[in-house]
Amino acid sequence: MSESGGTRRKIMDLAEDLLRAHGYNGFSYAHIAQKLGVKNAAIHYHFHGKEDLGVALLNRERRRFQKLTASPTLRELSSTKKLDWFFSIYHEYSKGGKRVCYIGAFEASYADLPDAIQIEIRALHDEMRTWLQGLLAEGREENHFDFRGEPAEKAVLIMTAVQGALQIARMGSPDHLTITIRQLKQDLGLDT
Amino acid sequence: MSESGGTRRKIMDLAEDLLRAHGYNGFSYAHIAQKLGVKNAAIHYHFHGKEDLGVALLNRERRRFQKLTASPTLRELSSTKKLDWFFSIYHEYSKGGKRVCYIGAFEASYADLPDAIQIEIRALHDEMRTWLQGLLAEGREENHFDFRGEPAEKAVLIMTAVQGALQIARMGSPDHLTITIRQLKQDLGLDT
DNA sequence: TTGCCAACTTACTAACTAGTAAGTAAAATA
DNA sequence: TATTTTACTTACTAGTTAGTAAGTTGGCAA
Repeated sequence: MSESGGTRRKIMDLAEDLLRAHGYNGFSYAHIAQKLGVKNAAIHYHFHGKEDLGVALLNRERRRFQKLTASPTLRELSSTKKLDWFFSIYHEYSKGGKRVCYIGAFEASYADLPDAIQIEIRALHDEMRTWLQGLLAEGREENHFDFRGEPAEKAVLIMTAVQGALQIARMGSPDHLTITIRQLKQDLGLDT
Repeated sequence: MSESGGTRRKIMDLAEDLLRAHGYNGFSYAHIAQKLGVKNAAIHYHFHGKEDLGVALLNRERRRFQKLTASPTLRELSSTKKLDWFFSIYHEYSKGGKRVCYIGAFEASYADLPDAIQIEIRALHDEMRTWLQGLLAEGREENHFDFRGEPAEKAVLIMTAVQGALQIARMGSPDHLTITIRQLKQDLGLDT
């Protein structure tokens, strides 16, 4: 098979889409297999169990975020532009069909998830929040942002708000994400 | 059976707890039946299908909120106290074990839910957001709140933030809810 | 050319899902 | 007292879940 590495990636891409659309409890190996045109057991060949697939997905997302935030292109941007980039991640999730972020997709049944998955989710969230906190501190230092409270606490609020907004945006009011982001920017002293 | 009306309520109470702990896809009639000490089919006697149970739960929650916000006790409170009451709802959800709000419990698989449930969720969310918007307008009018932007947009942000915070609080950092609420209050010009 | 190996398929299992149909015992009603 | 209704239980179905074991195929290396 010349598509040796290809199938694994295709499984992950399909699983990511299903996961964000239906939640971790809302999709099965059968769904992936059917869409991919292979049999159920083929998925098990590449990912022993659903847990392994979940960990692989979260790990890939984490590496994506690390790579992007480390890239010179992004690092050279102003605080304001960096923030816009951060929010654009969530706009991407939302548009083109009612998807939520990884954290939201897993959260409905968090306590029921295997330890390995819980650890990955926490890691992804911590890394994003920490990066955001750094950005807020930097932006205030440079007088680009004007906000009340500490960067650490403001970062928590922004993380919770965008996650909640993605979910609420699925209820047929997609502008709830836009409004949330607009209000968040206003509370950072940015005119929109 | 002298417990005629009692069983129905017990089913709803148990289902509410399971729903908020595991999500709509994460609990079954079998779980309720086992905890209640009855058979599977007994639940079907009281609620024909899972959809009916879901609608009944959401409807009860909606009536609870309507009743509380209409009560003279609450209406007489200051804007600041009313806001504290609103936030206390989420503190209640969170404490005593990792529960989320109704909206968050259903959101993971929103698109897969029956229409009747989607409609109830939207109604609950709209009613809460509208009440909150009124409170923000009233509080600003009376100079209790000092915030940037419009009450309608601020209400959206607060709704998305507390919902997201409940979910993130389950990842082992319960103070994320406390921090979110503290920052929200700070952004309303309230010292905490 | 032989044998190995990656990438599958076929065929299965045990557990769980929502849901149904028929029967039963006790209480309310006529 | 007879009958109906309420609140169930027993026993079942058809579908889905994650997962496994054994067999198949086509390409590559020795």
